[in-house]
Amino acid sequence: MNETREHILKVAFNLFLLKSYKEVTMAELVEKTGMSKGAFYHYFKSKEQLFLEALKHCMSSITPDFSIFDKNSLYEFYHQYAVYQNRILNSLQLYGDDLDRGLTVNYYSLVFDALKVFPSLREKLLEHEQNELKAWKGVISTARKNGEIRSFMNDEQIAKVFIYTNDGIAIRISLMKDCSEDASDTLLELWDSFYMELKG
Amino acid sequence: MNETREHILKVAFNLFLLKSYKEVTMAELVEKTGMSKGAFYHYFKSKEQLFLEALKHCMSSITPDFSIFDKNSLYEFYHQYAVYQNRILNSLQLYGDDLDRGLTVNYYSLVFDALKVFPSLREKLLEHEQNELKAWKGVISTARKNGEIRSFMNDEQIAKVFIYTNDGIAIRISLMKDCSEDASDTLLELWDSFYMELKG
DNA sequence: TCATACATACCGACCGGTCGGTATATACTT
DNA sequence: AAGTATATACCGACCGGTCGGTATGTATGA
Repeated sequence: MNETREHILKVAFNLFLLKSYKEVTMAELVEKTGMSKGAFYHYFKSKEQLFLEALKHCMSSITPDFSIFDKNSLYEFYHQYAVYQNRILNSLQLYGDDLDRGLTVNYYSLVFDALKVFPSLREKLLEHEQNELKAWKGVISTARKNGEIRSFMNDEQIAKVFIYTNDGIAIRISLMKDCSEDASDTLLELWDSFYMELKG
Repeated sequence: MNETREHILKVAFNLFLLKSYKEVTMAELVEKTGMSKGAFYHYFKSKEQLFLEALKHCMSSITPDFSIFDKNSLYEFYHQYAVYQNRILNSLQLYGDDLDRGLTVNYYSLVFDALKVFPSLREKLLEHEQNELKAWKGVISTARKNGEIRSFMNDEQIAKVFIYTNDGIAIRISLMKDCSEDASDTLLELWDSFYMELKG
């Protein structure tokens, strides 16, 4: 819609990925956008409203659309998933000098933070959580029927290994910022390895 | 050492587990401790110093001592690990009314937060990370030699599955606060299941 | 065509309140 | 008396947010 508004939102989105709600001050936001305080409050009711909008933007941009993945092959599914996720991560490119100061993009921090400001977010997260689990279970179930894999683990447990290891790696990227290229590499190596185990 | 000092530290520790550094205010701290501002600054140089001490307390109380676990059996190792971890989690009992307001103990938030205030913490975390990985790899290597497990996955990848799934579950506990008893149950179920897979 | 009227976009000084921190007074212990 | 422990009054910096004002259209009517 409005260009200036979009600009403010974009800058804010990036800031909130780097710092917490409290840490991002209006002064900083005004400085980084190059706009004035008056301009900001012309477009947004409050800092909190801005945070909410930035959050929605984040959630929608980061939530994978499982329907676009190949559901007939577990191998294809998790590879497409990894590629998709990596592409999203790279699209969160950051301009500004904040990167120098040791700050890292941290999706988890943002979510934790947002939960304090908007407790109702928890249900959304739970829902997304269950959708993801269901998608994985479906693919795994099919893969087992197809004979693609055979395993002692049940579908849900296999799904959880995929999902939880993904979190573990994502957290380490946020914590250690030795991200670079090996982000999705590490993930795929681990998943490939686990997949081979499932094939038996 | 000093009783009052210990008391302040304990209250602060619990607060920092629930809220971020910025969110915990001196006023709140003074109120929750039942002490006065003067008393506080008699024992601590600044809020930041308190945070640092609380953080050290947290790190040392939460870092597992791998040497006490049975290293001759992977099965024993991860079971002891889970029990140990569950015991630590339960020891972080929380007094106060903050629980009602939807706040959850969040170790990851604390660490992320601490990294901003004390960037040097990153090396400590990396070191701990490598220690943990080494401990797991050692046990897994032994288990493979003993014939306890046989798997296509290499030692490191197996270790990572254990470690990362643990993170995934821990994060979900923090996020969803449906913690209750199934905390370590979910973990052990998943690990047991994966272990069976490794046995083949 | 040009004066008027009104709306939108934007500015930055300023406000009340809260922050972490300090100065100082007081009570207790030895 | 002197040192320690605790309480209270207070400070300046900074916070999110407001407000009066300006610059720039843009539609209208004579």
